[in-house]
Amino acid sequence: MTETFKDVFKEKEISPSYTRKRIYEYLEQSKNHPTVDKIFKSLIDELPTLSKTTVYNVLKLFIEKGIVKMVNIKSSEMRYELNEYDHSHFKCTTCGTIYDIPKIIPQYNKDDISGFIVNEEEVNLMGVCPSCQHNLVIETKKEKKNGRNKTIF
Amino acid sequence: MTETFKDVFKEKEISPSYTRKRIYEYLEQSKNHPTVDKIFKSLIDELPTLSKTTVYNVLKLFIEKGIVKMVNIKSSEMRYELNEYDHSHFKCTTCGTIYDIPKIIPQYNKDDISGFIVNEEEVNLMGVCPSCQHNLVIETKKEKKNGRNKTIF
DNA sequence: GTCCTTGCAAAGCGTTTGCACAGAA
DNA sequence: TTCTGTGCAAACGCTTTGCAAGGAC
Repeated sequence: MTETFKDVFKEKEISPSYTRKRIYEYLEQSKNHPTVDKIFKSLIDELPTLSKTTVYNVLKLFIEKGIVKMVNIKSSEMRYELNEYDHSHFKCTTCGTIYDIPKIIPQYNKDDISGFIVNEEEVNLMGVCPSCQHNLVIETKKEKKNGRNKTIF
Repeated sequence: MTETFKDVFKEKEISPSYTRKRIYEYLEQSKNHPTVDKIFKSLIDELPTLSKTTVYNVLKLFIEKGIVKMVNIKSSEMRYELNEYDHSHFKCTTCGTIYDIPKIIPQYNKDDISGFIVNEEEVNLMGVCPSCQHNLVIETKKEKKNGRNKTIF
């Protein structure tokens, strides 16, 4: 379960360069579906010569080897996560954060898509996360105090 | 049910320019979730002065008025569709075509996402469409004929 | 030596912005 | 006249490509 990067890299035949190790470990700790830019900015202090090209190269390799997955929910920029366990996603439409939630298995009538071969199923929920609800309540209170009036939704 | 663009535009207070009419009608006929480029290329013969900016402008207006929705399944480019009836999507990973399929309503335990407000649910299926399965079979037959051997998947 | 990893610089591509012209009201 | 729709040109942001330098083996 708690595999180190060494085990994973060995199993997938990825030569363990320091840059690859750090990008892998960053994905492992920060469970926030980072963008390339986020990964780059988070590691540039530690790896001063790092370039975005390298981040792209390493992620591409990880995806080919099956240890990383792209995440793309209603957005133009790609996000990345370790391909560890199956789960679904909740995207907060206020702050843009993507949360992992327990896997939702869609139920549907096979006859509706007869002739189609299904290899992958994806369920995404969109809405407002607890943190943003909290901020909205504070905003609303402020506005009431200022004489305005506004419901949360 | 079969509303004309006139009814829709009147209801949504969209002034019915010819360009808007044609973009709306294109979305209405071609149920293929077109990209901006697809729309542009499809209408440029008929509207020789059309620009992509205008396509973007019109789609942005339609989205604000709620008559068009963006579709974005595992891709960097946006696709568009009329916001007519609720449905789910199947994306063919071979040819990239997105098919409308009957709405799949995800079933999940509310306790799993307690504290989160869900405003939208999305189910996407990915796989191989009938047309691409057909082509793969033909390809495989050709390859067998040529002495090679390759399974479909 | 060869192979692989890295990274600069440039290009590519979809999208947005600034602005100006023309036609409608 | 003012407002609105359109569209050129440029900018922008994310991603990919070409290629070369440096290090590993």
